[in-house]
Amino acid sequence: MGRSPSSDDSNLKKGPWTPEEDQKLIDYINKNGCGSWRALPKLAGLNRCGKSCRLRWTNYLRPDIKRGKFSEDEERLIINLHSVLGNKWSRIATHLPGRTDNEIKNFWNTHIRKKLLQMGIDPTTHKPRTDLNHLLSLSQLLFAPQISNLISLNSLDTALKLQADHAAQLAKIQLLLQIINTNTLLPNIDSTAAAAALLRSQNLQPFDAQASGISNNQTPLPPSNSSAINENSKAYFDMRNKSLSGSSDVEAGNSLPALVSESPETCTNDNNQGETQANTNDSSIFEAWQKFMDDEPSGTYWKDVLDLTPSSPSPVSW
DNA sequence: AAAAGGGTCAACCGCAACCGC
DNA sequence: AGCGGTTGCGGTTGACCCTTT
Repeated sequence: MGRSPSSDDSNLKKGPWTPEEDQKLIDYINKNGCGSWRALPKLAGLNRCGKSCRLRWTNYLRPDIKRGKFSEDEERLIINLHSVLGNKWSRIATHLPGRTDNEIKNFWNTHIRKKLLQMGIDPTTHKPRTDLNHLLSLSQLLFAPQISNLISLNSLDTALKLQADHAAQLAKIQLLLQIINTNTLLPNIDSTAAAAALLRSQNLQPFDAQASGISNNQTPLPPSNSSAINENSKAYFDMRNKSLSGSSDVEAGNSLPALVSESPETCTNDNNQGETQANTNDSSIFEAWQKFMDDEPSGTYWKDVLDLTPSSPSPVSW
């Protein structure tokens, strides 16, 4: 393995580049091209290692570099590409002319990552978060109606209360789905079918399901209404939707993964077979849930949900 | 006004892939 | 095939700047 060129010479300058150094590098490359980065510093009269020169040129001095804020389109594209490629910054950068891998990496770590976390989406997997902190924040939402009831005695705006109720409902569903998806408590449950049954029982709109992280469809649905979670998730799906329809330069075969992966039962090669299996699993799902709820001392909410018997399941599509 | 804390981003480091001998 | 040199990549660091207290 070749030794690092910068590690063997302590006399070489490190740290921020001065305008004079920049000018020397630009002048040299304009005259002679890049050539060998190892030889370049000496030839250009720079007391830097070749690696440092290459980095300075590719990330900062190159004439075709686009500087300034990332546009919304670029942001959408980065999120989409990241969901397909992961932390392959250089590969992502090839889809954004004028942007460097370093710039995209920084933008991801400082902006997008945080944004996704706030939306309740894991920036690594692009799926709803399952970490403890997030579940704790969901649990806070669960109590939103009770809190708003207390405040409503002091004339809380009705719209705010509705929003709190709605947020709590979404939190419940997301929590349920996360429990199912972690496959620790109920390993045999088909999450997609369970979600469908839950939707039926709650008379939820399709987007409400998506805001909660329920999806068995590659293409997100159009957004609908309000509440903090709803708006955030809506923005995320909207972003990915736009990018899906607008970006054709992602290599074939790299279709975007579903936010919540399909359960093994529904991921068969034969689509019909998968669908049938999901339907026939409906009753066993409810049996399992019923048992789960029976074990829960005060799970009245979940009981309410599940007591709506699945005797005549209507097809749910979203 | 000053200190503390947090955010941003250029630059560095170490590793791995690539290439030529 | 094996070795050494070079380049590219991704993670991390630290200086600088802005905001908050």
